[in-house]
Amino acid sequence: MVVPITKRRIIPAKQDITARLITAFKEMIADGSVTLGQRLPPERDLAESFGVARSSLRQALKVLEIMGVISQRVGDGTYLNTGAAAILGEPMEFLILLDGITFHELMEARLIVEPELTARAAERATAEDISELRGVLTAMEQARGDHSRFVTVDLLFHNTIFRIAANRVCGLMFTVVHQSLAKLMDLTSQVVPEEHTLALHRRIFHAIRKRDPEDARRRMTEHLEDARGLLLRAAERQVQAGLRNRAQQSMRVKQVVGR
Amino acid sequence: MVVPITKRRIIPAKQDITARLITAFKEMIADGSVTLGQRLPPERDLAESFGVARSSLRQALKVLEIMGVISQRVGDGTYLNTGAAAILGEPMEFLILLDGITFHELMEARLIVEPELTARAAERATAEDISELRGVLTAMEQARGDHSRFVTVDLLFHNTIFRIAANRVCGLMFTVVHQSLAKLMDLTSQVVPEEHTLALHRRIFHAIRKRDPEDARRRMTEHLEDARGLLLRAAERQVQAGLRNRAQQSMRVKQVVGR
DNA sequence: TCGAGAAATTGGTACTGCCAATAATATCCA
DNA sequence: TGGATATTATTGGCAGTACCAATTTCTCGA
Repeated sequence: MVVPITKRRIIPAKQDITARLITAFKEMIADGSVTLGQRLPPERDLAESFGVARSSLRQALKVLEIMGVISQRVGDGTYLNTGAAAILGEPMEFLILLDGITFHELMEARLIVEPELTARAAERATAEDISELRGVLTAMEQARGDHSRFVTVDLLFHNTIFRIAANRVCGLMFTVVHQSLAKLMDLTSQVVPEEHTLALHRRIFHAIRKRDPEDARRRMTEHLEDARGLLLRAAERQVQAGLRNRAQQSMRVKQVVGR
Repeated sequence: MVVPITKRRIIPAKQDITARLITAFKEMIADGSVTLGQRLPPERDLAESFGVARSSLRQALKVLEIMGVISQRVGDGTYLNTGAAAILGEPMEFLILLDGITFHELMEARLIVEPELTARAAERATAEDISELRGVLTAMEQARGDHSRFVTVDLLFHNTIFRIAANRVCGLMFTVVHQSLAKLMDLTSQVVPEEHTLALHRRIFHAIRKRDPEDARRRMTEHLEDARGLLLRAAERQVQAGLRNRAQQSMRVKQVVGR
């Protein structure tokens, strides 16, 4: 289960060595030299096979690790990650910081995309999809009272719809948006009206079950606009209460409400 | 124009030093210690102020550079980038490679989001927006014959609509999708029916000018479905002709048509 | 056969030295 | 004096070494 150490030529270019190494890795992934979940050769061997110093190779590997492409564990080795969902997370955080993207814009992005995706889910849902979604809904009902779990299953509900909609690009992107929202404001600490949220989710589910795209779109819009209001009020409460918290926290909340 | 070198404490945590340094950078950006376009202190000074070795600091800086957050120039210094549009580019490439995302999915993502964004643009367009968009359309007319320029202005048209739609999250994401498509297949080498493309763009423009969201949505859908067909046929031709090219190229094309 | 300890493996960090590109400064010449 | 040129300082790029710590693998004894 080890990649054979073949002599590789790093792309001759006018970029710095890190960028060239990353390009080389992309080609290794592209041509199947490494497959998902596979363990890569140790750093020392890789460095030798690429003909660069270990310190240089480490820079490239570190970039890939922070981006979420690989995982490194001391004493064990380097692995090519399977679930690539987290890859956009770190860059997205910088985007939010640098461009000053606000809660409003993230939420509006959801309102633009998720209703359309929900409509497609209603068009494409198979019987298995429906029952899976029903299962998530049931799990959500059982999670009542367990706050953190309720929020988790809530997210799962949306992600399941994304999967049913069968467009991984949009699905991935809005997983990132959800993560960004979660980081912007600590959702798990919020009080959610569980019965109310459940009712809205049930309506979405029924629309998908009826294979009614237009109703599904409308119901998701309804749900998101409701959620936007809830979160906004929660954020304002957080500002009131959060003045005692550390600077970073209050900064974040200010950014949430700002604009 | 230099950041004062103040002693900074990197977050004490159980992460490796690179991740902690990156977190520290995020906080510097968040609290305004560094502003866009600003030059950071030299690596040697930064390393000292963070209390880490220069090699460790370099790893963190290199991550930020590859992600597009900063730019480094030998003999000059390190600068915090302004336009953050390129930040998602590199991670997206890995996502495409690792998840095996295809041309079809990218194009479908455009069909999901862009019509909705175009409708919003039609709702929100100011008089200045309209005249700007008219300018882009004129530029596209003048670019007839100049292939590479025509494609560039074409992209600008779509990006202008995104800007008018006033949702940077969606705008950024679909700039990334466009870039990914461009990387997946070399668009500039394709033959586009310029008059045909122009006609479709004019219809979109007129819908926006009339402030007619529904028509704008329909026209953009029409344009994208048309473009999908064109690109698909072009990709097939590329497969025919590209067998003589280098392995990577043909691999990419196979991936384009694959699925 | 199994468990404990030793050894090897592997990533994590620091430090040093030198190179090359660039910018800033000084110098020289017209 | 002014502009071109040479010099110097600054700064990032790369390599190499040494050592540490976590983990796995091997070995040997009960």
